[in-house]
Amino acid sequence: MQSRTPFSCRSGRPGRPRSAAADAAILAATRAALVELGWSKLTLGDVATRAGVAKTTLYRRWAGKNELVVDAVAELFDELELPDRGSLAADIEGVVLQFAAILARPEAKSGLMAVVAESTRDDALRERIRDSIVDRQKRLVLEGRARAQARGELPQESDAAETARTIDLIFDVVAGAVVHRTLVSGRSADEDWASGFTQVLLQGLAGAAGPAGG
Amino acid sequence: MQSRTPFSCRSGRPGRPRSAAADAAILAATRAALVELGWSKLTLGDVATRAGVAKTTLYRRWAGKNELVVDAVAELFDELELPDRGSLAADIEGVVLQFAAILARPEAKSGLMAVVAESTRDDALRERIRDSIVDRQKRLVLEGRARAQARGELPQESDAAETARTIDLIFDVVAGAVVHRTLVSGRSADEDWASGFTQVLLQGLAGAAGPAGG
DNA sequence: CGCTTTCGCTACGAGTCGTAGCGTAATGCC
DNA sequence: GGCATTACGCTACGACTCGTAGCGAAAGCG
Repeated sequence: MQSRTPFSCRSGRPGRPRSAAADAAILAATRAALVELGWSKLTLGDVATRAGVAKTTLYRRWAGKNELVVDAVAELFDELELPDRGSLAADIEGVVLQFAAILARPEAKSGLMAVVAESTRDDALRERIRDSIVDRQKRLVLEGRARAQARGELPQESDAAETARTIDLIFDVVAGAVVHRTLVSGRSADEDWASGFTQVLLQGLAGAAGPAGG
Repeated sequence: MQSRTPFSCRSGRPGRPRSAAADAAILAATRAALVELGWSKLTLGDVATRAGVAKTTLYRRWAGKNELVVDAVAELFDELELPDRGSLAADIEGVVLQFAAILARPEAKSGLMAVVAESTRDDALRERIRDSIVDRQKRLVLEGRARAQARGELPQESDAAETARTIDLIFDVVAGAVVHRTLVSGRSADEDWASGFTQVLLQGLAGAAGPAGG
């Protein structure tokens, strides 16, 4: 896990150090501005005012709006944890509900999709999103899978490449379905929905473990 | 199916009619600008110049950037068709590949997610997206389902509410997975991926048709 | 104490926004 | 054909945001 400070900031450097409090205030102000204004009407000048710092300070730490919002939204995913619920089905539901809880927040809704849209034209931004958000989600899927294998609910696979492909598929299905349900269909991914989804996914995984060639 | 002209435009109205050619030129210019500049750097002035119309003309027809891009992207989905491939599995793969083909275009990538992000704070915009894009995708899912029932691959369900829930779930899973694969994971949803996904989904549907209470 | 870096502040040119005003072009109705 | 009505191209405008530069002061470290 890497520290998410904007630019690398070695401790042994001379001079006045950057204020960590300013970092926190700026990111909190960014989230507040996302809630009130949304992505398109969010301006860096406004964020600076809310955070009580000068606009120039903001530009010294972040390259632009995209990077700032990625970091601000990424902090929401720090709370992602996967309690062991005892069975694969319960763990999948847990992952889905965790995703849904974060995506229910307005600052996540408007911020996350906007930076993803921007990342289609900016490889560095996509990598930043992957490191600070996507991989953190994916970790839950990997953890749930490891537990299920330990319980004997899933077979220990030997083919590493095939395993990676399956993990990627599952992750895209889980995260994609929750995002689509929440943002596009505009309905909450509540417990009922998570239950139905888990049923389908679990049944799907049970059969598709072995042969893959068409 | 509704006509997608910006504002309602009755034929029996006096005065000079709006140029349909201008509409087409503006939407094409919008897509071209999306490809070259992306969402955030796209300006209405630039679009007007590309289309060969005055900026004021553009503002007379669309309320803003959001609405314009929705219409421009929606035209990409006009080509959505679902050829009967003879089996449910093949039809699902067909839907997935159709979605993937459209999302592979840069104008769809950057434009679609951006307006979805904006729609989280604008109910009218969400409705516009639903009418001109989402429902058009959903139609394919409904069509595939109807065919499968005609073939006897899926049971004829009687509970309308339960059926609607299932349809919604399937749609969120299919569309969400393709979108997430393409935009977030950043990999193409090619035939191999579609094959694996179809296998999982089909297996999942086979079991989850009956009981849903948990 | 000196060196270094950050910080707050002000100011700036450049660019975009969305609108208003005007004269002209294109249609329907009489 | 003449008239009313609407769309169009063009120009100009104030307001706003952008990202940067320059300055003096503050806060660390040796």
